[in-house]
Amino acid sequence: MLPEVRPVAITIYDVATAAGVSPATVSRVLTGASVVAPETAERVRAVVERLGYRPDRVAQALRRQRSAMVGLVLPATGYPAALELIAELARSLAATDLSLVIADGSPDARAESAGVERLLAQRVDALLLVQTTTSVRHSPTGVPTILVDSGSADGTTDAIRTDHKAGIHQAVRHVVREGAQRIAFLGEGTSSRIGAEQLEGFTAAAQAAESIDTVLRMGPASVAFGRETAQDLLEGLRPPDAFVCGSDLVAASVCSVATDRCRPETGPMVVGYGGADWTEAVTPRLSTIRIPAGEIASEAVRLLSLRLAALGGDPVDIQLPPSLVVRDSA
Amino acid sequence: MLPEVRPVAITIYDVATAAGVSPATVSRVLTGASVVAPETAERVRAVVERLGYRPDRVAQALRRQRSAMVGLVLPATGYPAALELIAELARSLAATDLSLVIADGSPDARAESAGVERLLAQRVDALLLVQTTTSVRHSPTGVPTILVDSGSADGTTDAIRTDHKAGIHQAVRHVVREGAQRIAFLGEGTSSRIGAEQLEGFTAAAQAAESIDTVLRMGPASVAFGRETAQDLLEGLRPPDAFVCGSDLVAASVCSVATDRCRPETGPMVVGYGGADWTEAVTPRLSTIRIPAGEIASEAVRLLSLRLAALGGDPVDIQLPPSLVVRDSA
DNA sequence: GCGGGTCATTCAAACGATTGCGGCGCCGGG
DNA sequence: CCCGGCGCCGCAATCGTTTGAATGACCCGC
Repeated sequence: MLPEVRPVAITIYDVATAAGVSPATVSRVLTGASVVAPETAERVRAVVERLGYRPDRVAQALRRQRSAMVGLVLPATGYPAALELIAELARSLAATDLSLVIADGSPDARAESAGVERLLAQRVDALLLVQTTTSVRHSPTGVPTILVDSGSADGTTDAIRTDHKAGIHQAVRHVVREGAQRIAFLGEGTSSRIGAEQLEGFTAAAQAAESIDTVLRMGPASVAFGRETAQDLLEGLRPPDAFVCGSDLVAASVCSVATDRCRPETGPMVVGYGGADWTEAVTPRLSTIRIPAGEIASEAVRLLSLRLAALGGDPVDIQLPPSLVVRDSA
Repeated sequence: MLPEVRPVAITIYDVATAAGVSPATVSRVLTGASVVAPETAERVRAVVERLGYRPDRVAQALRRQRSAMVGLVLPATGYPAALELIAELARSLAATDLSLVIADGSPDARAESAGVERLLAQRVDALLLVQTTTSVRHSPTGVPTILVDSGSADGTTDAIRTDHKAGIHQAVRHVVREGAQRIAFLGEGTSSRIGAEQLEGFTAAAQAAESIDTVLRMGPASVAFGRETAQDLLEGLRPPDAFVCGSDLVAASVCSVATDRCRPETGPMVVGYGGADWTEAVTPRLSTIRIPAGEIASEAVRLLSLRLAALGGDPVDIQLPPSLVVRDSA
């Protein structure tokens, strides 16, 4: 004989009548909003436990005007550290009893704003926009918004950014220090925000370094692009001796072509971007620029709780430095 | 001069008064629940448009007892195709006007059930449990639940599973066909559901193949485990000539050790598991068993809409076959 | 002319929680 | 003995929407 099925969830009223108090008192016990007599509180808590009562978040959300959800809009494919970011955010938010609602921002700006719209309709308490285009992030949302890796801050919105310029700068400095003479940069170009910043960083770094030769190639962050471009460049008259890439995937692709036609010792240097876990597993172990996804997430959550607590303060613009991970490929 | 700031969202009442009708009529126009006079409907729609009214999902969720959210619980790190699955789910669900709220199931069963609890409190309309332990998935949830890659179905709950047994079986068959004599399996063992199934598949395949020698090593899906185990085995008396691995990461790690000490032509075969995009980029291009994340997602959404529409039907158990991707490493 | 039947619309009661306000009981001081 | 004060609790309104029931206007046929 199965236990009685309760298709309808138990409400605060059930608890109240079972404990012989009013719903108001139950609410006060649970939220601690006001003082209740210790023995009453204990009785209520016992009933809550016995009945397995869980407050209905939806009803709570309607009454207090906050839903305990934060929305995340990101291009799932297209942001290097997407999974790590999601995982870390989910974990940290759970600790604050917040839930994470996600909307895919791929592939275009229309999808992004559709996602934002949906999340706003869901009445999320805050919005995290990763890697979004300018048009989206200038629309007023009415909720605290944090821009993650979405280009330079305009001073009106909180922003957390990885300093991609500095990241590429580090990569270039490193290969130069290691003796590179002719450096190729394989990036996404200005089609994505991250690509644009990387490009900026590369040109700046190239100018800073003296007597360095550079070649730029723009294309999607795909294996095909990496392979073809590397092949093309290596077959050229003056093949580069260092490849700085805008993504780990492209870097690996370059390596796969380069090791085919060069002896490892004298092969070109290759630096990736992102810091994916597999970069350490492959041969050669890929040097890369690591995006600090964990730090981004924890900063975001920290900032979020500030904004949700409505502690004022001017919009901040936090820059997190990516770090160079030197391994075998450079 | 900025436009008037409206910190408080406009409600159905605002629309109603502006259109000279009652809230009920506005609601009926928007939901199409009942017939309204065409000219009235048009008038209402115009006002909705003009005011930019968006129904409050929270209030809707409270009134109709459905939140238009589905919950996803997965071990973000630990499920090979996590990101692809999330992205695909988010996209498909958005098309049905559903939102995806996620909870991390890592690292243990406690975290899993905490996630389930939170999602249930949020009143999600359905639950997707990825890679969950038995204890969690047997707790009654009260909402339609779909088990994804969570072990064998018990016939009481919908399940969508990748046939990991068959996946490993394919891998073994392939390397045998290619002439392997002594096959090593590097998996997670019975600590995770996926590992257990893979192991099962391996032993079955090993028995099916004749005169094949096998060696089993269990450990975490980490670079260190892959490297150390491979090194150990290759230094042994009778090194395996094929490595079947439980994850792409381990496979790549094995390769990195193997290519160091073997000529590529005669080196051991290596097969990974997961089908990550980077497996194609590395050297050697990694042969792998691809988990059909896209298909899993679309099947899940299809099944979900069925269950949400309360069209009955017995619990189903969908098995999706993983596919062998033959590349250079095997 | 009037009852009956549509049809479009409104009324008001939910959904499940929170919270300002007021009431009740009790205690101590004048 | 009375009264002010305080601690604890309940009443009822409220959040924004949906929806069954009621209303009213209108037309038709007898």
